[in-house]
Parts: sequence; structure tokens; C-alpha cells
Amino acid sequence: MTNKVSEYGICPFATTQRVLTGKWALVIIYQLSTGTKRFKELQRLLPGITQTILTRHLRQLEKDKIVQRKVYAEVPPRVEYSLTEMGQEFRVVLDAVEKWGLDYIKLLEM
Amino acid sequence: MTNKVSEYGICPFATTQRVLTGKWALVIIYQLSTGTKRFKELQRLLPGITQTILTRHLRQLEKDKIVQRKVYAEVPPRVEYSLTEMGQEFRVVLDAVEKWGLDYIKLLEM
DNA sequence: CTGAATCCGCTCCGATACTG
DNA sequence: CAGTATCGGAGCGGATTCAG
Repeated sequence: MTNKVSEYGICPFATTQRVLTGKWALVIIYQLSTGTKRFKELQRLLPGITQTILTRHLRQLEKDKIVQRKVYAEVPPRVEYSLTEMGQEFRVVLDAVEKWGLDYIKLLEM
Repeated sequence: MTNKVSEYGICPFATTQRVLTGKWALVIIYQLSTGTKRFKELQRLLPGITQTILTRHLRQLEKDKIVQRKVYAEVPPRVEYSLTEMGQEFRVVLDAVEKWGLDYIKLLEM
């Protein structure tokens, strides 16, 4: 998918939907919203995700300017991921999702 | 995808992500949040979506208890879609998404 | 540790045609 | 008007292998 806004018009919902494409996008953003994380750390926090998929999502979120990647020239290599400013502003959405999601889970359990 | 909570644990983010699966889910929920709509009406409000896809999404959102479907025994047939109570509570998320999305679009335009 | 490169299978999108 | 049936193609997930 491309980044061009023109293809999605000015609809904030369609645009956000595109950013949230993929099974893990929302959870990854949430995990990064709690602080900077290393690659391996993220993988542990996302039970079931593979290296390939995690990398793919992180690359896409980088393109989308939601995630920042910082590489340290060390041995062994260290790479840290964090949210950009735009990513941090997503906090408001995350909070709403968290509350709604918990209520929704309760509903499904009934 | 199934509805079983057990497969997604108690993570509100993974659960919400699953509900929002698909290119049009978020926009459909938004359109219904502004009031009950007929099928054709929805299709007009979602430029580019086909009958097949709209139907498929609506069926899934029904399964997920987000959308209600009401059929009137008339000729020509009339079917109205609206949000369930759980769907209406999603309003909070929609509001946050709308604000963030608009800011995000501005960022991309720079 | 943090990847990249393949490859396969499944799901989802969407076009088309048909129906009550 | 409001769908269903079918089908091709694209996108995504995930396993595996190799590399700096």
C-alpha cells in the first residue's frame, strides 16, 4: 500500500483504517505507547508473532510515520523502536479502544 | 474468523483489531453511527464499495454484534441497518479516530 | 541480536452474473 | 431494492532458511 493521501481522500476513517491494516498493527502501537522497546522485547510482548511479520509491520509503520527506528552501532546489534510524535498522539485512540474492547469482551462472554 | 474470545485472550487491542478487519469496517461503523441507513443508502455513502463487499462486511459486523439488521416485509424490499448498543458505544473510539485521522492527514500533506 | 529472502496457503477484495 | 454465487487476483500471515 502507498502513503499517498490522495488515494484515500480526506476521510479520517479510511486513512486510519489503512494505517491499522494487518493483524498486529494496533497491538504493536499499543506496546510501543508504553515506552521504547527493542526488537526482541517486542517479540516477547506479542505472543505468537514471528520475526518476519513483526519486521514487516514495523517497516510499514515506519513508512507511515508512526514508528521510529534507532540503530546503535554495537555488537551485538541493538535496535530500538519508539513512537513518533504522531504515534504518541494516537494514545487517545488507544485509550478509547482499550475501554471499549474490555466492555466488548464482557459482552461476548455473556 | 471466529467470534471466540478465548482465541484472542483478554487483550482489548487484539479483539478490537479483529472486529476492524477489512478495508471498509471502520467507515461502515462510522456511517451507521450517524443514524440508521438502508443498504443502497450505505452504498452511496461508501464510494467505491461493491454490493458483494458491503454485504459481506455487514454480515460479519452482525456476527460481531456491532450491527443490527431489520427487514421490512414490503415490496420493494426495505432493509435497515443500525448499530447495536455495543456499536453505539464505539462512538468514543470513532471520535478519537476522527480527530487523530485529520491531524495525521495534515502531517502527510506536509 | 536483528534482521532479509523465499515460498506457500489462506483470506479478502472486487468484478460479473443472476435472483426474489 | 437487496441481495446470492462464483471466480480470479492481490494482500497478508507465517514457516523456513540464510546473513551481518
